[in-house]
Amino acid sequence: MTLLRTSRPARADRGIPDATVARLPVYLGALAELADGGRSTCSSGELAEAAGVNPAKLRKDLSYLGSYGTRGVGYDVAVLRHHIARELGQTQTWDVVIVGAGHLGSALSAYHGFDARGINVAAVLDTDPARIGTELAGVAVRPFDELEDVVEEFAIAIAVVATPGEAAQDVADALVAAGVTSILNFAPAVLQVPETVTVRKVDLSIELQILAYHEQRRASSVEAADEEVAG
Amino acid sequence: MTLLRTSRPARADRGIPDATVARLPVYLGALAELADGGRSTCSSGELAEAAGVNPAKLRKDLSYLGSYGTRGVGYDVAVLRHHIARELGQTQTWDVVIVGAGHLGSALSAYHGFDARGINVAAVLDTDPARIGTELAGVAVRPFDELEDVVEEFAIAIAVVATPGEAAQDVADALVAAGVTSILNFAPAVLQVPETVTVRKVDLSIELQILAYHEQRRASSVEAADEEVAG
DNA sequence: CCGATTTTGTTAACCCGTTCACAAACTCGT
DNA sequence: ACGAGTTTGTGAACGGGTTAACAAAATCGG
Repeated sequence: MTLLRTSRPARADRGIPDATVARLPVYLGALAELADGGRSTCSSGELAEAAGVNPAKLRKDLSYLGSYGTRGVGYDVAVLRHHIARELGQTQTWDVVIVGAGHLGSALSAYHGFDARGINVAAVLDTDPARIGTELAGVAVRPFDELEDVVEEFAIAIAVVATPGEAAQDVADALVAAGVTSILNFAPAVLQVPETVTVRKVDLSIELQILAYHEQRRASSVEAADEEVAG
Repeated sequence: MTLLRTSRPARADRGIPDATVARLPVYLGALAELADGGRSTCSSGELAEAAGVNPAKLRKDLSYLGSYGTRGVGYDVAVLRHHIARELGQTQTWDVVIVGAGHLGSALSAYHGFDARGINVAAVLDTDPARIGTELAGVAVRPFDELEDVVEEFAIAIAVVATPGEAAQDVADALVAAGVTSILNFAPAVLQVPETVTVRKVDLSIELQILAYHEQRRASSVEAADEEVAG
């Protein structure tokens, strides 16, 4: 049984590598800037520089979408934007629900740039009576109990968890029960969900700890170099 | 010139793979939970489950730090915490400066869990006169002009950029000039910095767009399956 | 003290992603 | 029409990260 793989049909199932998917939004942003700057076409080199990646990587990424460039010329900015946007599902608007109206939930609901990218904050939920009824960026904070209604009302597939870590798993369970299939988790907790649900995690303190590691390393390597010179 | 690599000495330069570094804080969190639960030892299997990773991967990650487990027994929770914390530089407190006192800056300065992880928000800066002087989670918002003073005063190495995208590059330039060597960037912009500076980027709308892609894919594969059944 | 059992640490195979390098395909000037 | 110059798309080599599998080292019961 060296190579069976019965579950995965082949390669032609339109599956774009995760690493590529994560970069497509960056390319889209860079293209938007170019378009604002009046450019109608661009080369892979220019776009790669604007996006901060290697040109070969950029071309390989784009090749997963199809052949939308012209050899000797480059890419048509508008055409490429369209195809990337379509691949990312931006031809439609995605209504999302944010759970947790604390500082982070407030920041997220006020975040500009969602609109331009096909994301609409349809509702913000919280359990704290003091927060319910207040308004965040034009959206009223509703009781967490109304989750199922909200999900049904807006046909919501994507939810954002911005609660304390202790509450996160219960919230996730409720989200899954209500029919949500994608979760963006900001709480410092590892969420257990069925395989059918996609979870992405962003932990602010983890990001800072990674930077602290690099600083730590920098400092100790300087020390080591000093010792070497001294010895 | 197939393999020169004169700049990188060898392997023994204590370099832990990036992917591993990114998971160490997760293990640290899981260990904290176990300790709170009264556990004094644990196996790689238990810890891996709590952290949401493969046990083999966990052991491999820990092996980069040294041999701190006992075969047939497992790991001492306290000992392991200590070693991971030390590797991440948590034996000291890192003062950080947050640039941008908008919604996101507010959320970050109020974020609990920094303290427990050796991160201290030493200052928050902004250019908006309306925000300067206000207080965020016990820290006064100071004028952006005072950046150099702040960096010197607290010996700051790590900064957080929480400004609009347009301002981000200028802020980054100022940070680098002031001597900051690690930047956590929340602005939707690709920052150009010298090689000596480490940058990590978190873009909230990109994360949501990745989820939208998965939803898009799910939806279209359901369609395809329906057609297959119908055809 | 010894064999059975548990669990770590590590080797080696595998897989995904990155990068190089180049042929194919286009434009432009003559 | 053709050659010189560009730029894409991709095959192939490379490198790092993940995972399985196993030997080494500890505990425990008798």
